[in-house]
Amino acid sequence: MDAQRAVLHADLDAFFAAAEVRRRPELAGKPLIVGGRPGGRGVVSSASYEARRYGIRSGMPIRQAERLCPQAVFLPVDFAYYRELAAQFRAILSDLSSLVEHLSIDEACLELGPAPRWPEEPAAAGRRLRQRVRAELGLSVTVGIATNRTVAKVAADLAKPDGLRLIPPGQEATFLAPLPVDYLPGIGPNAARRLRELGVRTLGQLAQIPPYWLRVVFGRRAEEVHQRAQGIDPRPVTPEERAPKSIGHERTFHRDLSERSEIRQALRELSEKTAREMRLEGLQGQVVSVKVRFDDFTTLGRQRRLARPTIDGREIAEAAVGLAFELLDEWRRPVRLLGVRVSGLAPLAVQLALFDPRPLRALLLLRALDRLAARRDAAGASSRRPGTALGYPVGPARLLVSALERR
DNA sequence: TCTGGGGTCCTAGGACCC
DNA sequence: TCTGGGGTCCTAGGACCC
Repeated sequence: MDAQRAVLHADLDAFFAAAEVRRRPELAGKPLIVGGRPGGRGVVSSASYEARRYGIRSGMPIRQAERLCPQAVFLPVDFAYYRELAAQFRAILSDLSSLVEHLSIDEACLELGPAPRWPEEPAAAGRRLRQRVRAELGLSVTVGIATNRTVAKVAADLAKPDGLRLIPPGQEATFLAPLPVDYLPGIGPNAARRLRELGVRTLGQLAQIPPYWLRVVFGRRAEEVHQRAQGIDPRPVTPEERAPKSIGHERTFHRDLSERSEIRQALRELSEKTAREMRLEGLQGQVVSVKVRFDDFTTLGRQRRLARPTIDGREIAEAAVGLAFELLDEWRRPVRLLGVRVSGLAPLAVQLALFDPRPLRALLLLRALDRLAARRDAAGASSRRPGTALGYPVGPARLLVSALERR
């Protein structure tokens, strides 16, 4: 029999809220809510555990949070600061294992091993991680340890906040069995409701149903979900960062928009922002999607494949405006949200037509404008390191462009 | 009571081709 | 007056995650 794997799932507790307390210690012990502006249309991104005692949860409308806990401190989201902290967190994780997969800004899973001695070695690694994160970052991290990713994550969820939970080999199924089905990652509110209608409430019940029956709820995923409900999950931990499949931005307006000119302007801004990020990542894209949410929350999308890949915000905007106006002509309602997204991404390649310098010139001009915008935003929030943050390697096209720019 | 913004993946129907 | 069958691409919508 194979040696048992040990997977460690690490999750920073109430990360954004904890990060704010770290730099403003006077907030410690108070109900703190990080998210959209009070009175605005935002939602709670993160809430301290003191705030959660009032029933506040992330994803809840900020107005509802205000009603539940008017005395709470409300702060805006400061991604740039959280990313700095997250980078330090990642450095600690990579000391612990060379196999780290980052799942989000505040979550990661690690493969310990190759043949760890259960339970002493994994437990010691978990304790060491928690101590270091506390000592070096002043943050608390919850750790779940098990023989696979799914069980490690659920263990961490149950141990929150500031805990460590280890599920020894062989205990996976008994650990999961009494838990409600939606504790399993991948089972959301909708699947949970449909399972409830079938009389399935716990993961133990789910594990006992013939997987064939689960197809009505999970389709092709039925077999996999059935396995996971039994605590079986062979997925490896994969450290490589994957190239993004799409890049986009969306915005909910303070007040609904009705004027076509306002809508066009908003789409242009979203398109430019998207294009700038694509260029920063060294990516071009060919499929433009728009998202329109009307005042009644009806949300619709349209997408179109362009004749050629682009990195030009004006081209993206032109397509986006066309698509959005089709929807507006049909629906004739005020607009609450607009979004622009580009997919069909590929590493940026400039068509170096022998006798036509225009594409290259256009690219150089756009990048010069990007640099100006970057300088303008120097103090601003989202300053990602180009070419690396999203995991795309610095490609040949980028290097070519850089070389041409230096001349 | 009012519902963000960044994404990924899956499904389903229609077009189109062989 | 009868209309296959499979593969692939495209689009729209929805579930899910943090």
